[in-house]
Amino acid sequence: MRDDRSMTLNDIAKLAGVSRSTVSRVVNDDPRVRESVRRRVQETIAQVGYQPNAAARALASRRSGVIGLVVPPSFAEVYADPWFPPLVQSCLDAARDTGFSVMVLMDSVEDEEAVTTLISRFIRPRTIEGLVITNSLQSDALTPKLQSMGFPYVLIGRAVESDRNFVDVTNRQGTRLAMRHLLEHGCRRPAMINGEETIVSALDRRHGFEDALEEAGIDLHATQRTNVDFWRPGAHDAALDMLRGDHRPDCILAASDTIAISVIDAAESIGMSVPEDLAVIGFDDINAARNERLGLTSVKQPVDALGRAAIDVLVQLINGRAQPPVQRWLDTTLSIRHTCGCDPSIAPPGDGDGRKEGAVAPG
Amino acid sequence: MRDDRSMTLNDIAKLAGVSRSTVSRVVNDDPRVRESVRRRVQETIAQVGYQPNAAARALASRRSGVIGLVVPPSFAEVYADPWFPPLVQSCLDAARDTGFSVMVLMDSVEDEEAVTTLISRFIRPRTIEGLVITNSLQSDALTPKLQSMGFPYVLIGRAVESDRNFVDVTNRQGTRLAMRHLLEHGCRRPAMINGEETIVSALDRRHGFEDALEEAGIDLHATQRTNVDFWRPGAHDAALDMLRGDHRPDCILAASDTIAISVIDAAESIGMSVPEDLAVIGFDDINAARNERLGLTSVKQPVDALGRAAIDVLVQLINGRAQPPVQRWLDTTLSIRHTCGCDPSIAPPGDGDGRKEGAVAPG
DNA sequence: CACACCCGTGGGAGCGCTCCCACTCAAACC
DNA sequence: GGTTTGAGTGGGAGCGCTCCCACGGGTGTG
Repeated sequence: MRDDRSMTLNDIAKLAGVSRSTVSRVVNDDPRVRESVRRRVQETIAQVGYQPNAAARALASRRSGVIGLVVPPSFAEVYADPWFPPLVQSCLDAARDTGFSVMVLMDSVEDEEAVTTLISRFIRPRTIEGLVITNSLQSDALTPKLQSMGFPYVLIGRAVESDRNFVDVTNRQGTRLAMRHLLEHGCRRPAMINGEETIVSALDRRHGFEDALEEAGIDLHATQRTNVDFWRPGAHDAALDMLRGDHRPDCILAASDTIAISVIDAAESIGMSVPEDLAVIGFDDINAARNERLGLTSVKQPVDALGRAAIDVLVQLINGRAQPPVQRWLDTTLSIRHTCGCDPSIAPPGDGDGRKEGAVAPG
Repeated sequence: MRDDRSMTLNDIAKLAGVSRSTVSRVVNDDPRVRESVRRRVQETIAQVGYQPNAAARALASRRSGVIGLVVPPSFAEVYADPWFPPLVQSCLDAARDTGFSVMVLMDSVEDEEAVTTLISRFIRPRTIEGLVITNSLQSDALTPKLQSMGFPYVLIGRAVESDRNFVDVTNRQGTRLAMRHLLEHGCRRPAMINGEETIVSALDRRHGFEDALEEAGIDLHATQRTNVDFWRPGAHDAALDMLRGDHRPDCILAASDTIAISVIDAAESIGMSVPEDLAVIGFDDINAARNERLGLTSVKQPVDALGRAAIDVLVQLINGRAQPPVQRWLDTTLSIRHTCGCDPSIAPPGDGDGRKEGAVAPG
């Protein structure tokens, strides 16, 4: 064991010639302290390098200053999704800015037992004050419990139930705009490769696809649609199947950039060229999409804003400054590049704010 | 604000008709409790779903049960390294097994100010009991401070200083074996593409490369070596430069699988075939390496064991069951596949335990 | 001039645990 | 039969904070 005891509030109080309470006020920025006294105390604190004991503070104030971030159990696997790390990072940044620390909880939200463990390990001992849940599945066992406990939480990605707290991006609007854009390019035989529809955002993306087709009066039954994993291999084969089939599509809307890249790969492997023979639009607008050679047109999610919004909502919930359910939507936009058929040096044909990315060389 | 007050030790004591102390003993698995009493208390606890308050516990016991995991500041960027997520995951798993929770600290260890912040936010308030540091750079500003404070920490990846706690893999031995293997394949003009040598493991990998060459009596000055980022693009161009140069190498040892894949890409783009024209060995043995089509021979790191070892060492340090410096080495091995020139269906020519991977189809 | 009032300050009483010491009662010893 | 032992139990005294109430003295009011 290493030496334990360190400075306490009382020690500082004695050193500065004031009471414990006054030091506490200074530490907590309580205005009811004379300026001269405040300075004196602050100097003493700085001199000895005092920092209040977190446990004592948590015990007395009933606030731990820690929030939990639930990430899917197979951290490693999910991190294959290039969209995920920036999200986590923005949550960590935002939490830090609001004075909270973050505990990463690698837990399944589907498994009843894992959920129970999580609750009894972190929530009941009051280790954490709130929870950000990064994966909104339809089979979520955690959220209902939090809901009934009245525990502050926020989902990243909406839930199907209407009474949940969440922040989300307008997935449906995103694919709707993207598909409309493709149609305006003259596409006649649209197809979509979607992620697994156990994930709510995949559902929404499909609906946006369908919205656009309906608006254009296209028969949904004549279009092709298939589901693959968002990030894992599989899209390549799915795309090949489509492209070799009877109703070879002339454009494919992919539910993620990773899928889009596989699609382009597949198309080129059978001698098709993008966008001439096949227009492609992805989703997420990951870095790889911005690669000049690739020039993937993609629906952009405001990932950083999403993380910040989640923390913001959660903190409001924790502080009782907002009444649940709190639901916040962030807009998706279309990042136009080459693969949709646009020459990126000229204005996009769409109506939207599909703006050119800085990464694209100006014409 | 939500309702606060919940069950306490005292409440359980009253319900079970025993004293606070007895309940505490039951909760903490103290043997000095009669079996019948223990059962009664446990039942009461289970009934009301009691969990001890973490803050009170931490305050009284002077132990928070939390350790910090320092990851590089640009979480998102580093996660491009496919080797990193499994490492983090193994740390999280191992910590959970030992009853610790993990707080992810996204902080630079180079920046003096960031280090000060980290110390005053997490260490001095005693929020965390120990620190796992995942990136061992040569310009580390954190470790010296921890060292002089006597604060428990462990580096993943050795430090250049001899008195640090660390766990590491035998990088040098790994590249030495790999290079020797290439030489046994008849390579005459070896080259290496290394990571940035501000990272200690890159240094070690270079030394292993040199060791093998010296053992074989090959003049180091006649070999080519260059440095690129471990994970970011750049290796492609570096490889092209080498392969188009005057002394075109007949084998390249890459310091990461990501680099190795770029190298193979580059070679094939100028009409060379691997392994016939160019033998390649990578490092890390990431999933992509095991891809059958690619069949990348690679130096395998026991990533999972590495994370577990780190937590193990840290916990021993925290509990005073080990005296610093604690240093632990884990072996690297060679995973033989196609790109080194071996037919994976037959035994490798090397002396090592370069064993075939299960992923490789038996001949 | 007595009273109310507010600002700045001090100290008591917790927060819910752990740790230690004291106590009881029974079995084991001389 | 008195004493030692030890297992099992209870309760006091913290851990280092926050929160609340009380207090003193200066200013403002009737």
